[in-house]
Amino acid sequence: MSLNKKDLRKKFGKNKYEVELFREKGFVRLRCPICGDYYWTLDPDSKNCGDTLCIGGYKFLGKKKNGWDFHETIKNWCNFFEEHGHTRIDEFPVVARWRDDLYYTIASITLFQKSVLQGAVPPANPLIVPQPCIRFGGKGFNDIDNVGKTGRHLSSFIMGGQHSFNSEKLRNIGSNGYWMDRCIDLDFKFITKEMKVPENEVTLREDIWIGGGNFGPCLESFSKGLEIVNSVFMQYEILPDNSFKQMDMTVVDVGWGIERVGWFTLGTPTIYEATFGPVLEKMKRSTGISIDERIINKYTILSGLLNVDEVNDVNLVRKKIAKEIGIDYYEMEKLLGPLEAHYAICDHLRTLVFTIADGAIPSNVGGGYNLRVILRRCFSLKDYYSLDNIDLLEIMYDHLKYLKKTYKRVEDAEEILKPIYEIEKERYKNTLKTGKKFIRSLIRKNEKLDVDKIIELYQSRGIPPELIEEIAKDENCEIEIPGNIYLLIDEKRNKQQEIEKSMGIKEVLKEKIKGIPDTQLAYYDDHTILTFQSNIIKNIEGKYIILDKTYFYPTGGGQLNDTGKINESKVVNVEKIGNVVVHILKKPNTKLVAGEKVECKIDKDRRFALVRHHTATHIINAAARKVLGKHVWQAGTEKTPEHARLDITHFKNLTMEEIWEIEDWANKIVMENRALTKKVHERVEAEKKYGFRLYQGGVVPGKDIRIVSIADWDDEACAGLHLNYTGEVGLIKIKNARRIQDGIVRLEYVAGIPAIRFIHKQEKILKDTSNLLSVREDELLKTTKRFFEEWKSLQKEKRALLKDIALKMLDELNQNAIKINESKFVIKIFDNKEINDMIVIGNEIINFDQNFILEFIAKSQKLNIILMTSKKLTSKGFNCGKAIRNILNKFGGGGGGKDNLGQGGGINIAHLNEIEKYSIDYISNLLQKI
RNA sequence: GGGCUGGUAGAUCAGUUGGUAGAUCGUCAGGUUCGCACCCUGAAGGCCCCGGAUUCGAAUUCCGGCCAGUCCA
Repeated sequence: MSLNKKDLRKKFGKNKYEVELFREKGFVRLRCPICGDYYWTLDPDSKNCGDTLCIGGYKFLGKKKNGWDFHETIKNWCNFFEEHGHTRIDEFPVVARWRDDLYYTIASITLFQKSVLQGAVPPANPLIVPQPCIRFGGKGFNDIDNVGKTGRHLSSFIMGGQHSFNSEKLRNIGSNGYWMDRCIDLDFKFITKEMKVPENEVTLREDIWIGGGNFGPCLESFSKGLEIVNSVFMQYEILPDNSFKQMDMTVVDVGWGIERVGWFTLGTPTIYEATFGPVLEKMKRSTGISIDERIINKYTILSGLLNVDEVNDVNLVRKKIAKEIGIDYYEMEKLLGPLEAHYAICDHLRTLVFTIADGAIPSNVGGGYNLRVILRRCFSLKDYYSLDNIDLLEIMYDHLKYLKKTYKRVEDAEEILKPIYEIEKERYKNTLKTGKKFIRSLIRKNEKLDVDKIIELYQSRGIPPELIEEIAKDENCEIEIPGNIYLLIDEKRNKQQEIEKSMGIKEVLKEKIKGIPDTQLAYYDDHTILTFQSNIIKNIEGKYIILDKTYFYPTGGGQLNDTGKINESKVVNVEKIGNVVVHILKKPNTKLVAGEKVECKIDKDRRFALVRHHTATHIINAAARKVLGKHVWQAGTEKTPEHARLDITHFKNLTMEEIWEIEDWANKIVMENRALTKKVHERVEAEKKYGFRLYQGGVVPGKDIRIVSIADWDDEACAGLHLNYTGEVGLIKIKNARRIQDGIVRLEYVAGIPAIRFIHKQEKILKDTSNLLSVREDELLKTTKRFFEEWKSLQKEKRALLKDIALKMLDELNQNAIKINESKFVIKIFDNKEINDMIVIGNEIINFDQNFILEFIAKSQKLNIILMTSKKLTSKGFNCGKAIRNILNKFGGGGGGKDNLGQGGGINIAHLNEIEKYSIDYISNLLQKI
């Protein structure tokens, strides 16, 4: 993109930033001699912009005031803005289910990008939200490895979102926001009046914020080397040709780093003490860690210089810091390492509490993988620094207890933390154990452990290069691991594949229906009406029919469309574009013309099968949550007339008992014939009443949402059609539950008639099987078991018998043998014998008399032949495998084997006599040569 | 969502170019011992995950599925 900050900065002059407050108070605009940016200050003697790098570290540390802890900070911040005309809204979950491009909520604006910024009415205006956010890295974000090291980076944090939306449309409905003047005035007031920072110690630096195709000016407020807040004013939209235009809606997007605010008021060595409060304190007490105060104080002041955007240089900067403090770098690392481990572990575990509470689960795919990585990092840090006196699980519960004062939602993690923790710990231990063993065996086998192999081991088994090095040392084996091994691994990564989105039918239709008035969506009024009259508004190309009013349900809301007829024309698909419903005909029919009154008929069986499965899905979802726990969220669904499936978040495969329990609950709800209500609620009010559980299928846009409730059981935002009473669902039968990926279990089930059909099918299998075995069904298992056992013991008996047969055969073989030197060659023909059986017989005979060379021929549709002899002959160079190959090749067959046993076949039965003759010639010839 | 690795005796794993399924530990029996441990001898214990294809012949090759592990977006 050619639009960059540098160019834009030239366009954005002083007047773009000069707000009322600056004029009023007499701010001066200076240029920072270090970074070169312009900034505003009340102190004309100011030396620089106040950025950490420019000022040379954190200057607020150690000056402990009567500061605010985590909760007080949120409270004070919220109170201030509420007193100044903002409405506080409920936080969203940290798992961004309403976004397909994000796993986690990464900023407060994430809540509004897909709705308000696209034109939906905001829940309030202006508003604030103390939104927990999760960041695991990625472009421009902090790398997980730096958490704990920099003193200020967190994998989860509270972004105090202060938002105000301005547009013509909003003003027309009386929703009025504010812009730069008021915003900076408020933000400055909060810093100076609430945080009590002297006015001349605040600097506001000019910058430009670009992201998501938009940009605008922003002012960053600094004090004593800490950026307290970035006030962003989204104003322009970037056009495809890199020019830009004013947005229809401008947005005040201020993200307060709540933890930073608290940290600033407390002046603790790092943000972690201020944020984790008692949890971190307890950790430190448990381990009894003690750090040289003078070193830590000097270090933390300078730690602000660690610029995480240049990850590779972190160690370099730390070397510089060590020099400045005046201690040896390695000494410093040794001192700081354990402390940083405390910080990182504390941070990571808090993030796990936040995310797990909102239904995320550590796994090997998606956002769950980030969780596994940080949890494993905790395990390994604990091991590495021998922090034996801390209990990770306990720390998570400590976090939970601490957090719930403000974030009640984390209580949802209560029951599930322990099982998840234990399962993950077990997996981690196992991976390490098997990994170690695997490397050991490789080393002992003298396998080459080159770079490629090391990369392969990491990518396929998760064995870190450090572990390989460690074990190699243990085994006294020199292995060279390049210092840039992780870079090499990066390079090997698969290039992401571009997914080409084909233009869907919706895009095609979008163009065609321009200017057509909204259809009356009658299906919501009464879903039982299946025949109706309506008027044609338009017929496009004979194929796409638009009615003034329709009961046909279009694809959407997680439900497939209806099919049916308009007059005599078959309707095969129904789509809703905007508020226009388009009925798509199987064959074009130009006789259906605009203005005509038509008879419509919806396919009843399909409609009701779909609706049944849809209602069943809501019932099952709640049942799964009841049986398995609050961590269960819907992760995807599919409903067809024939069957339905529901993917839920859960950390292990279900047992049969769990499946049955879910099934029991579901059918109980059906039998109780509970009423379903479908009502449109105002969003804000609905969220207050039901919470975010509403959005099982993702957050729905709009000011109003339709809620489908099953009395005392389930409430979901849903646009689909549902029955009036649960009893209409009929039987619900879960067919199967399997883990489709780590952390996600797929339930497959059927409701109504398909459920009966499924049971019939199962019944048939049982009946057929019991008929076959002539036993009662309830004895099938016992009998099958017996059969299997008997089969096994008969196999063994057969083997023993074959050996007996072999000995009984000796006389006959001796008589028929052709004697050459000491050896005895004999051919014996069996009817319908298996090769393996002939081998058993042959083995027995050879063991008895080492002079034999046996050629056994099994005669069935084809000929199968083995040739065996003893070591006595093979040691002289006789090779059965080669011999049999040569013989059989002559007759168009194939064969081979080892020196003492050859086998082959593929010969037409007609060649039997020739084979015998040729074998005798061939083997005699061979034997004479020995 | 994509890639990679693995599935063989109760456990941990070998298994060569396709050609008679093995080791170690554990179990059981016998020997040794006053007895136990150790040791010695022997035995039991396998739908080689499932299905299909190739082949005279597949634990082994190929395809599909199931289960597990792991790395990345």
